Amino acid sequence: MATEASTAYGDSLAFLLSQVGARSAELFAARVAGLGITPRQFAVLSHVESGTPRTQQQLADLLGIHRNNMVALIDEMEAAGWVYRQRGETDRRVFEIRPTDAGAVLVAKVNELIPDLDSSLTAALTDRQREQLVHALAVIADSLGLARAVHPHVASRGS
Amino acid sequence: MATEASTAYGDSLAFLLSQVGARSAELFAARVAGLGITPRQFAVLSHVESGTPRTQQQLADLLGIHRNNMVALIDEMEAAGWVYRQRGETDRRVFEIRPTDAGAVLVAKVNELIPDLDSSLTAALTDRQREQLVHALAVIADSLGLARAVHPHVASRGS
DNA sequence: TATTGTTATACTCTATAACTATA
DNA sequence: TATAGTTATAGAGTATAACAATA
Repeated sequence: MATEASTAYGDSLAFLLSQVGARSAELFAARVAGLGITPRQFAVLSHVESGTPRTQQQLADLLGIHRNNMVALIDEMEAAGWVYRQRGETDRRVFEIRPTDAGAVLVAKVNELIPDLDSSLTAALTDRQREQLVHALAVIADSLGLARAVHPHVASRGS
Repeated sequence: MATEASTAYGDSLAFLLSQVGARSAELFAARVAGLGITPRQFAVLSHVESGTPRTQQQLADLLGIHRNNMVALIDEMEAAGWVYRQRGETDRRVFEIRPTDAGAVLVAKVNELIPDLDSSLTAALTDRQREQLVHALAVIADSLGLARAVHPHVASRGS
């Protein structure tokens, strides 16, 4: 349980951020696991469900996942009945990934879970503290060049 | 580059936290990589250097790494000349892990790097915003039961 | 019998390269 | 020739089980 430790980095903002962030990701993964979906699958499904149709390559670029790894991802999600492949009409090389009704329902279910997770994370904060926290994080995310809805943990490295 | 996206979870605090946290961890890893050490190695070395001698099993418990995986970790660090094994005098089963002079110097070097990393993360914030951010994160870390200096990303799962 | 350190094996995840079909 | 999707292979990281030495 780490009764004490007296390490210097324990006071670091970078450490606090990555520590709380990692736990935050774990909690999210644990909650959506109950719905049978992984964070990475949800990231893909969420993009597919909201917006114009995306090809596998576009999804790969968008999420920072290599297109090679996108294949198995889409395979799983197609087998789960959340999406289906549809040949591009103008470019017959591509597959446009579209959500099924079940996929859209699942996205809605996950999105309903998120406010509750956010609340549990900030249960010990005042409303004002929470607002300031969100704002500060958004500012940092911008300054780091982090795109909205693109998560480094979901991504691999190659484009 | 994710020109847009319009996903619902992009507004989530949990998402922001894990996104910024993951990048934060990446930046830390990138900086210490210049000194030839990984975050996990640094976590071990930092504990070994500051405080009473630790056995491999104690370090494993402390950091949430399985003792099986601690063997290779200590091997690497011993080969790098940062620590050395010393048989326990009272309990001859254990190895007490002690820092070499080079190990202590390396910890100091890494610790010198951290304030600069923290500053770069909060460059877009006012001093007051930064203080409030650190405080809010510390409150959340406490409420989540996160021990100081024990990082979920460093840990495996088994004890 | 339990615990510490160790080793070996399997499994997961990802990185790299190569193949096909279309453009 | 270049691109989208696919497949195969290898490598890192980790989980599991079993072993020797010591308690």
